[in-house]
Amino acid sequence: MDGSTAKRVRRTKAEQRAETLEQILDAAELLFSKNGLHGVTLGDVAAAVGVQRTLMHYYFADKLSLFEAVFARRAAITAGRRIEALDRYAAEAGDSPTVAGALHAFLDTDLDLYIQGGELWMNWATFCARVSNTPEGAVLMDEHFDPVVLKLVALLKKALPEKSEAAIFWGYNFVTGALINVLARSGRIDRLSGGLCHSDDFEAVKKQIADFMAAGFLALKD
Amino acid sequence: MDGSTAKRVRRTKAEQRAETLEQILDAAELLFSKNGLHGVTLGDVAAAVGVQRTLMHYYFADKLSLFEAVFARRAAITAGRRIEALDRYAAEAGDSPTVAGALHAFLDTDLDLYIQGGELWMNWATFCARVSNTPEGAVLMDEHFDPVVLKLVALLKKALPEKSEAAIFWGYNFVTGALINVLARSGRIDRLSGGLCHSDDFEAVKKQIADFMAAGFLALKD
DNA sequence: ATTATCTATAGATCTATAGATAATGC
DNA sequence: ATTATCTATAGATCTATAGATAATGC
Repeated sequence: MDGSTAKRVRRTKAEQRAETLEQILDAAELLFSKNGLHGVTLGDVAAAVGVQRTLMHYYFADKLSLFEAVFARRAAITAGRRIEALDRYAAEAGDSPTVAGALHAFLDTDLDLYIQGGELWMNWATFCARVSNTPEGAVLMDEHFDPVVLKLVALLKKALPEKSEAAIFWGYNFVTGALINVLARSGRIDRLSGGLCHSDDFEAVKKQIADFMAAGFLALKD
Repeated sequence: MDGSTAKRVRRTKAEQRAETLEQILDAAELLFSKNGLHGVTLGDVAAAVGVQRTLMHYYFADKLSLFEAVFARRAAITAGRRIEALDRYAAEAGDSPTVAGALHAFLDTDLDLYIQGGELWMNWATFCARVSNTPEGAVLMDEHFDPVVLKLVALLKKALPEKSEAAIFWGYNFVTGALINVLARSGRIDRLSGGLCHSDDFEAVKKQIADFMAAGFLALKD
């Protein structure tokens, strides 16, 4: 019940399994977020965890399965939160939703999760951003986030009945690009701004992004 | 002087060298744009060109050198065009540049090049977008495009004297994210919109993006 | 006489599997 | 008695180099 000095006070096998699995996923998440699927080997992940590389195959059939597991572990949580936030806003706004209201629900809910979730959630966000435009990542984005996006687009259409559907989808494409670029945390904005902005400062982003994009939508042609 | 049927009417060695080099760069550009640095082997590139894989090492020291050469081949051209366009607009606008004017010079000049440049230029744009948030790509982005971005930001500051410098850099971060996402041509917008939008339709993007972003800048806090 | 391309191959690395060992579980 | 981890290893692939061959260049 204390285990103060003991380095390896292991509990049940189920616990040990869960613990190792989590360590593998955490390590893979960080490595994939920096170097992508092909830039990481199973040996890299094993070394980061401190186990034999062959243990990777005990838990995952192959590298792509590990990659998909990293994505799936947190995707449902953020997708669910955003669906909820959009539904809540839709109910609240009734017949007259605004673009800004819909975007705050869509964007701020996501950023809040990373702000509050700590380093591991930030790593996952960066992993998502990093792989979103790869063949393997695009499939996962479609699979996990299409319902969220379509719910947002439905609200935007209601808020902007005079704009064409295509124009609204292009606007969404700009929004998601901006968000992905934020989540990617490449460090470019830090260098360009001479230290005025920090890639990790999602609070500063949250302060601006939804209203910035909302103004853009109102300026769409069509 | 005719060489109608001959499959290999080779000219001087300099010509042959230039021709092979170009084929290698074209093939690498397309492959890297889809799979990134680590997702492509020198054998893949050689196979696409139809030569022995060892020929890659005759022309390039290693894979990273090839990668950098693909980036550099076209980077100076688009950077130069955009610098020119921004300088021209700055001269024309004098003391009162507008955000929209600066963004049209920055964004439309780039999109025009890909629209007019054909498939190979489109591939390069997608390559840039694909690798912009990788460790290897970020270095190249900084190296080749910082002067262009800083020129844009200088114009934006002049157009928006009441906004903080940090706010303007965040706005730029949203703009570049949207542009990168467009250039990446992941096909996601095609699927989401049920075919209303096409990833390759840069004309449609050009019609919207600069004014969309300009409206966003005017809505920035600070 | 020089240069573009190919053949042959060494050495490193990576994925994946089979089977052994060392823990926990009744 | 089952399960987590490790050892050993096969097979595939990849980078990189040395040296041979086949073109162009004076």
